[in-house]
Amino acid sequence: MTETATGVRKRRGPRGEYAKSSATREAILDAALEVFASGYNSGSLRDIANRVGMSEAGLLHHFKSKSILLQAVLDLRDERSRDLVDFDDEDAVEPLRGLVALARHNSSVPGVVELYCTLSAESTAPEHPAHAYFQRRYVSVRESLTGTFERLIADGRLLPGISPERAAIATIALMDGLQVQWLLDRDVVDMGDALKEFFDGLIVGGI
Amino acid sequence: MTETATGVRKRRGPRGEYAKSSATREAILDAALEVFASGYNSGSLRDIANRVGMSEAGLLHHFKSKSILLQAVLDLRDERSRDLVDFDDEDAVEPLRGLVALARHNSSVPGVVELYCTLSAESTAPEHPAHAYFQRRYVSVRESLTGTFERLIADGRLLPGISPERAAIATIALMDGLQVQWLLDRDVVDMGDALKEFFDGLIVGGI
DNA sequence: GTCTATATTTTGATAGAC
DNA sequence: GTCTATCAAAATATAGAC
Repeated sequence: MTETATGVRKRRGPRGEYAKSSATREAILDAALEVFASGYNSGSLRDIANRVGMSEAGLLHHFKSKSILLQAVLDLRDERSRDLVDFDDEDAVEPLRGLVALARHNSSVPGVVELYCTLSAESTAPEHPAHAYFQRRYVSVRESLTGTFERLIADGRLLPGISPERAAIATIALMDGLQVQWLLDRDVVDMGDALKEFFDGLIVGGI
Repeated sequence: MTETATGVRKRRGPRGEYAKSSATREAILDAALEVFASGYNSGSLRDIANRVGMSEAGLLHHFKSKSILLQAVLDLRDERSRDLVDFDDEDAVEPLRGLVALARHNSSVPGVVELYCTLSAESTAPEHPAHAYFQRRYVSVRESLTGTFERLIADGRLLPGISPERAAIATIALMDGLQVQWLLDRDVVDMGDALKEFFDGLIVGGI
């Protein structure tokens, strides 16, 4: 069996035996992203199935339940966005530039921003199907970013008196909060500019 | 008729003719706050009615629909939290201290934090019943806070090169984002400390 | 003001034919 | 792999008795 934890059957190749199934799964995942962007609870399988042009039963053949589908959407996003920011670059300022680039990139994919914004808030409820996912995710990002700020201290680039972990927490908080305001009114804030200004106030000589 | 826009009948007095009705309404609003804290869409009138100990029909006698009940919850929270921060104090640093105090106070009422966190994210969707409410709210808070930073500039207290509106946007974003991380793991961050550290890096001599 | 009863929709999920 | 048919549960809301 070639099944992952969330039931994702691996594609055999461009003309492999699972090719059609794989294409359908991708279409479902794309539609699910759009629908779940308004929230997991308010989005329905019917809506997703309609967008793909198939029945609910057909959809459930690929993803056995609604919550499994959500997991798959999040896993796919992780896969696609990994390595957009390189926390291991020799220049410790580079990850910060990467985050600014990520913020700018996000401005071109409002659906993805809405998905993470809505789900991260929704999932603060312990019974939410993405609760554990977001807990893990925040721990992981916080660790990586804390490491970056530790190296910046070693390089004498971080303003004195700032704890690396608190800088990481504040950076993540700023990015998250900017998304809410941006989604409510996209003209009010440029997420990339705002984040860069924050870093420039934190790093000796700016980023 | 003494009805407000959201159908809130005003109490006539401690022994007024609407006394019982008013007490029931408050009980409903308290329960609704708890239930809507997990999201408007995922919360049900049945759940709220059960917590109050009455039927759904009885509940709907006081609030004609689910969305009207949500509006009433938000209106009540506004009423109770107004004047916690005085943006008109003669000392322009005082509002910032007020926001730190607010952040510390919020740590004692996780339900309220969860309500705003979840609903503000959910309501970025244009069809959400609280969409207009949160758009207005963010515009209003941003304006007040921008004014505070303008006065801090006039007083020579804001670090040079920082735009008042951007400082306001970043402050609000930071507060919102801290809430998400705090709700996911309350041990990871002290919202008051984090906000104060941010202000100390922004204001000459600290707050 | 509160209840029971009910209408109406919508939902996630299953069974089984093709 | 996809469909039709169907189920069972849950939701919001209304009507009308008390």
